[in-house]
Amino acid sequence: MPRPLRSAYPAPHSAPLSLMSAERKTLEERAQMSDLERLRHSCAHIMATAILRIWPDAQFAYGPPVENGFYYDFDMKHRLTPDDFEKIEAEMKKIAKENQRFEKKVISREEAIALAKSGRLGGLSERPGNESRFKLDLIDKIPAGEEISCFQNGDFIDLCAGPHVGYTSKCKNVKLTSVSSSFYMGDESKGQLQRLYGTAFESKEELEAHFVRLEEAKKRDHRRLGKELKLFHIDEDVGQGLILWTPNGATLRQELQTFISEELRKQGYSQVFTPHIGKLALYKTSGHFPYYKDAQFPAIMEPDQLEQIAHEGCSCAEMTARIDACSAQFAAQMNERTGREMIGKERIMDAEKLLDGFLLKPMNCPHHIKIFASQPRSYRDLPVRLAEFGTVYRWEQSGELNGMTRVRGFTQDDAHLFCTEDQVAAEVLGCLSLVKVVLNTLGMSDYRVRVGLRDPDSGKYTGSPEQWDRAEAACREAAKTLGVPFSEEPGEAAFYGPKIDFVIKDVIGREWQLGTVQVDYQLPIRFDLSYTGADNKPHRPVMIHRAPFGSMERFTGVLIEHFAGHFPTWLAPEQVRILTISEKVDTFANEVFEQLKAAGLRVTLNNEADKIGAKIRLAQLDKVPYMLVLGEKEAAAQSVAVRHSKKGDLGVKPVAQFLEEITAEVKERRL
RNA sequence: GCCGAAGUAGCUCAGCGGUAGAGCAGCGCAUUCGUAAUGCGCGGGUCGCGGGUUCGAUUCCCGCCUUCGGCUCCA
Repeated sequence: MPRPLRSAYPAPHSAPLSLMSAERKTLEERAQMSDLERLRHSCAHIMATAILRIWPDAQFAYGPPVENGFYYDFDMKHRLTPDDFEKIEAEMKKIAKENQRFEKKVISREEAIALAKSGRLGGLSERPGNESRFKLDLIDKIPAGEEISCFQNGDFIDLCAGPHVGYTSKCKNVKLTSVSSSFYMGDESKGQLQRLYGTAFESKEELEAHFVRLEEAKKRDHRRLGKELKLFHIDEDVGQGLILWTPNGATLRQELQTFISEELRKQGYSQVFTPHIGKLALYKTSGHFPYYKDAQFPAIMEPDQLEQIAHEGCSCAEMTARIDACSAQFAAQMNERTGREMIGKERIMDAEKLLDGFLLKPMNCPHHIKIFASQPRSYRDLPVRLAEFGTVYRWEQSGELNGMTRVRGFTQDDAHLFCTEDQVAAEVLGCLSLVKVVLNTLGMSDYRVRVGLRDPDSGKYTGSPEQWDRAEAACREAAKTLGVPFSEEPGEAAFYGPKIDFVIKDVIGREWQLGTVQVDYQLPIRFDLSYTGADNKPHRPVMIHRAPFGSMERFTGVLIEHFAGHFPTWLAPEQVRILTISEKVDTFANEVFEQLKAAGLRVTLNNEADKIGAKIRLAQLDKVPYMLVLGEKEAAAQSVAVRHSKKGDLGVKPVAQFLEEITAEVKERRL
């Protein structure tokens, strides 16, 4: 059960540098704040000061610096809207002008609690009846023996470990960016706070440059380019998070799939096809149902059964229970195989009461496992490498959906490798080299590798420690051969085995988790897989899940932004556009058009009555890599004037020469 | 799912109690032109959906849907 393909990528306001994670930052870690972070953190205090001057009842929680600025979480009666920004910013500028000093004071726990009780912490003055409730909680979380300090600027005193800039005058170049809601401690049950985001820089120029960068990022947003270049469409009537690949996008995807398929063939994979649905029992065996039920489309019931339960007047809750349940025999089998209570007594039900149905497949592994199990396997057959562009469906929360990068139906460039324990290391290596080929071909050289290991203190992992040691060593060794930086992260393994994730950085510095390779000891047990060894005895194979792209949807989304829509010729939906200067060259233009088409190029002809400047402009906007300008001069010389969308005018060449050059460029998948 | 914002022509957006407007795109005609916009003309909208208030609603109110920014989640 891979946990592939979709882990979060940082949004524009990415995770705060502290406090969101379960572990608190140590004082030493805090002291390492960069100058810019320090500045931004001070801005958060100034923002709080400004808010309090306008709304004195506000109660503050956290105000950390984040990747692109800072925020402060707080609760107050007034609901902020962007209309309030101007007022708050004006007050912040005033505070900067007042040039207040940031003063640190170390206080005792008792003093801290007393200040918080009086409403003084995170306030401009004592506020009877309005105690600093979040600060009280924060004080409570500070480990005994750790220094407790507060920072004061002007009248504002806040519980804070610092560090800060010296004076508020440093914080002039600041801008509020957005307001949203958040949960206290990221915990839904702890109530909702307002979160106000801002950004700040040392100089005015840097601040302005930041907003220019944001504009640039907007221009390469895959949702915008997807529309402009007609790559994909999402239609309300089809459903949220369901991608319709329009012809241009489909061409792009097809090229990517062809590319991957070629590499798979080289590496000894077999491609398979499997259906989009599978019986519930399959997912009970794999363990994904009902464990991940909330993230799946509901089961599809068989018509006869549906009619019967309707006839019986079965309640919804009852029906759900009957769908979720397993027979005693099934439970006993599974619990024995896995050596633990995988299926508890509460899920066991009489066989005749059980309801079966189908599930839109949330992952491809069970189907591939069944292909592996469909015939007896010998150690001589291993490794068996089954690959499929398999479409899966997951019920993502509506608020999570985002263009192509977070969707409800997506196609994984999935594969499952079944091998012997001894082969794991070599197979992991093979998977990594495939990912590397893919990323290199696409010019994504800026990536890091994350090796997820088990947390030795946690009991959630299955399998023997010896197995884990071997698998982790294999992953570590494999990662070393990549020649790129990698980090080992204990506790980041899936419960069934260690994994290696590729986190790529796009041109504007955002990180995306795409490809993944995961070693799995668990599913072979659950499905009771075996092969015959050289000793003529049954052995348990090891499974490797891997997906170099992650999903076609997400990868394409990232690729659109990576190239800002300017795809390399081999990927470009339209590779060449012929532009005629006048009707007089129509015949020649048609000849060239037919010639390029016959060579397998994706070429179009614009022989409308427009001026050449207008035709070039349109082709540029459509980001067509090659424009061939044809006039009477070219027709006479059987040549083409080549213009490249990024490199500009490349001069006049004989048709045959252009054809040869572009064919080679496409064949070699040049960037 | 939660908080907030937004949905007007294919796209980008204006209008905001008296049943709609621009630019681009599209279509037609003229122009035959040398590296990012030739001119003129025409068509196109149950103003996201459903209710309510009103003599009258795109405009005000309520509900829903979708999108966006966050939160939470991601086998």
